[in-house]
Amino acid sequence: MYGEYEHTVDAKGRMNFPAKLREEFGEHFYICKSLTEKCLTVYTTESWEELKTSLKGKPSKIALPIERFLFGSACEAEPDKQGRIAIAPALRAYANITGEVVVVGLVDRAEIWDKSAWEEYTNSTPLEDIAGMAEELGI
Amino acid sequence: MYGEYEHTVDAKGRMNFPAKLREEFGEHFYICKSLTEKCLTVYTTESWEELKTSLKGKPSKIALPIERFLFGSACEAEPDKQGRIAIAPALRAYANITGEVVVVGLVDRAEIWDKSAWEEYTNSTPLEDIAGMAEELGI
DNA sequence: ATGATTGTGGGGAAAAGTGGTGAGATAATT
DNA sequence: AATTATCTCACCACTTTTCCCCACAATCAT
Repeated sequence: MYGEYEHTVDAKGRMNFPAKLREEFGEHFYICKSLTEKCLTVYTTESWEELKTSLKGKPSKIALPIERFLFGSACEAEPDKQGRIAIAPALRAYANITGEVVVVGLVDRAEIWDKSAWEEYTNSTPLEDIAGMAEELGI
Repeated sequence: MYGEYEHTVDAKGRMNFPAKLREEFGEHFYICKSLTEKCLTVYTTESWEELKTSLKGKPSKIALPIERFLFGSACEAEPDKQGRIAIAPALRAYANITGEVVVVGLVDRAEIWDKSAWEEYTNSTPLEDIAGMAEELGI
């Protein structure tokens, strides 16, 4: 689903996963390091399976490093009764997640950013650049 | 649909969505940041789906920034019994929406502007420029 | 003028989010 | 092996926010 949601990670490493996104992601989903930015990617069960199958049968020279990176870091997330999930320390460290967090909904995926990293990203990506790319795609 | 409609955003972040436009947009539509100006774009369900499909399968280097910009900011709008919609804080912040708002109908889309931003835009866009562009298109 | 439709404000119920406490399990120390 | 300490997890309770409904004001059409 869509939208930008701010939450906090408490002392126990728990963070709320927004209710709007829980409707899409259900009671069981996967989190791992993002390949593109210092943030975390949240996969639905379906998109996770797609990811696995798209790596199957690929030459190990390419597939293995990706598998190590993605699967090696992955953790399963199951919201508790309050809608909170626990994020593995290694993942928190990768994305520099300390206190405040931004969850970004991207249709079939989501991203979890440290708030200051997200602000830095949005500020350092000029609107004109994005508009230009969109034009290339005919949007 | 067409036309320019003035409304106010109340203390709870709600604003009326004009009845004339509701006929076109129905009970369910999408709002996100505009790629071209500091305003918000309203998509019908159909144009929103088109947007999603036009991004599918594109290289992530181009698609991801756009997805983060558009989907990350998007919110679903469902008018209540009074015809009002809620606009997410991040969207209000982007378009500098505080009190008075102008909704501009653009056939299959609409735009939501802060009133003063809209006035500034219309004043800073000389008629001759628009007429020139129209001529280029043979209108 | 009168009724219907549209737009605005406010209050209350329900849900979402956050912090804290206690029980069970695991590990450690004697 | 038993007791203690620590850690993790699930549950509970409070606070805040969101959503939904009702009532009033304004505008439009007949």
